[in-house]
Amino acid sequence: MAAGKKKAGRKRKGVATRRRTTTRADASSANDNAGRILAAVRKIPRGRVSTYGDVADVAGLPRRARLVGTVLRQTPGTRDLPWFRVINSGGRISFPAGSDAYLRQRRKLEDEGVVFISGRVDLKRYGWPDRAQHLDEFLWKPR
DNA sequence: CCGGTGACTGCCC
DNA sequence: TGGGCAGCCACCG
Repeated sequence: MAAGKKKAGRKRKGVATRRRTTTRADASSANDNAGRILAAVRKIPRGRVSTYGDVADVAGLPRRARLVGTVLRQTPGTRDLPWFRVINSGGRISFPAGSDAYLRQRRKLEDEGVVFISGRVDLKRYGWPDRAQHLDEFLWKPR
């Protein structure tokens, strides 16, 4: 979500992406981002799911979906953290289908009542924040 | 300092 | 509906 820039016309890419010249993002800001992300994940209601991109948005870090995955991967204290409610924008679990991690996450979601159809969750129904609500606001308020 | 790697995404074909 | 690819950016060796 939080759509990316429009990539006007495919361009070649120089493999190695620009690397930060200014060493930044020292440990402190990194921890801050991680904290924001974990706080966002904790907000996802039981029985609902959110995408990496949406979690990033809620955390105030638009377009940092990959960072969300990185943080969750490095976060040990999985206890008390509904990490399993985070799935990808395609409504699918981001672990290899059939892997232990995949099954573990899927089982936890199904225990909360989340339904999988053809390996995917209907984000219109289980996604959080609720998109339909945003659409309503958009249709009612603007102008 | 550099290149490779993702629990990612949106766009194109 | 599905695969490929370009952006993206923090982390790792």
